[in-house]
Amino acid sequence: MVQPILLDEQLCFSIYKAQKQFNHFYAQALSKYHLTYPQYITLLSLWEHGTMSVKQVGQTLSLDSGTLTPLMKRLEKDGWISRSRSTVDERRVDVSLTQKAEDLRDEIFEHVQSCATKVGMDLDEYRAVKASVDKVHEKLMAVSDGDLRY
Amino acid sequence: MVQPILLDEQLCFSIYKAQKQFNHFYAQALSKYHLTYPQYITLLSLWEHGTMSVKQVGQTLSLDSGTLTPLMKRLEKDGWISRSRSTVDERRVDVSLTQKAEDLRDEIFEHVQSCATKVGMDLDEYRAVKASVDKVHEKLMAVSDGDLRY
DNA sequence: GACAAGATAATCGTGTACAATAAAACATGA
DNA sequence: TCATGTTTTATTGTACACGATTATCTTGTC
Repeated sequence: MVQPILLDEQLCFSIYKAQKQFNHFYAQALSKYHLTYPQYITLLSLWEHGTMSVKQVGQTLSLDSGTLTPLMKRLEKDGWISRSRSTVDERRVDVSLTQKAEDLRDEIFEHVQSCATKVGMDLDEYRAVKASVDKVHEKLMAVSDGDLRY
Repeated sequence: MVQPILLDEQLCFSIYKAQKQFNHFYAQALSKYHLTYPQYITLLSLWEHGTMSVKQVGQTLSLDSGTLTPLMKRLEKDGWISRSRSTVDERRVDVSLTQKAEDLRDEIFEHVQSCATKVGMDLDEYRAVKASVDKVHEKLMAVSDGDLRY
């Protein structure tokens, strides 16, 4: 006899819902800049590392070009980034921040921080949760390299 | 001076990546049944509660009809569920499981469980992570009811 | 220098996700 | 009755997310 698997007792479902709620949180926090969460973390990566190829951005975000290309085009249309073929290696498309993105960096940081403060999480608790989620992520990565399909 | 916000130190990003990895895990685990993770949790909800309206399923999964209607149509096409207008209240569409879905329930449960075992998480640890993620979710819900947009 | 092998981005197809709107059906009070 | 407001589902439009394929470019290797 197999026990029923209750949705509300599953970690995957908790993370699924938390991720959606984070999306909603950032949708509100970033609405004045007309940025989505994936667009925001793309900018975060560029603010952190400077000009990079699409491939490199993808590695920092665990996203492939099928996701990034249209997302980048929207960011370019809205004046956050510029894209250009590398002259060194013409397979590469280098992505760099515009002056607008540089100028708004600190303002956006501060605004997001002020919104995050309202969530009211203790810093030690924050780090503890993050560490345990990271551990789950690592275990999932390890097992997904194998074959679960029979 | 504003400190740079490092992506790898952010809980939202950890949860974002963990959610994607869970998706990948279930994509492999469920590939022999041609089910995606959202389709699977839809079936889980129906296995748990029995026939429900689209609205009710949405409440158990935190999804709206814009997501569920096309998803349900695919589940119906693949023979997992049947959809029919309620005779009591003709605004409602009741969703019920087919014989195939009932028959495969225990087999799918067992198969998913066997895959989950390979992740190798301690039960106490599993519950601890889940509890802390749930707490984050609750805090995000609370703050998102307010207004973060100024 | 030609050619095979590998790298890189773009494109396409499928499947979520959600906001906004529309449409239909029910409930209620005047 | 019937007008009004509410509930419920469907539809539309925008934006990810990823697998598979394609096109182009670079780098050996001979």
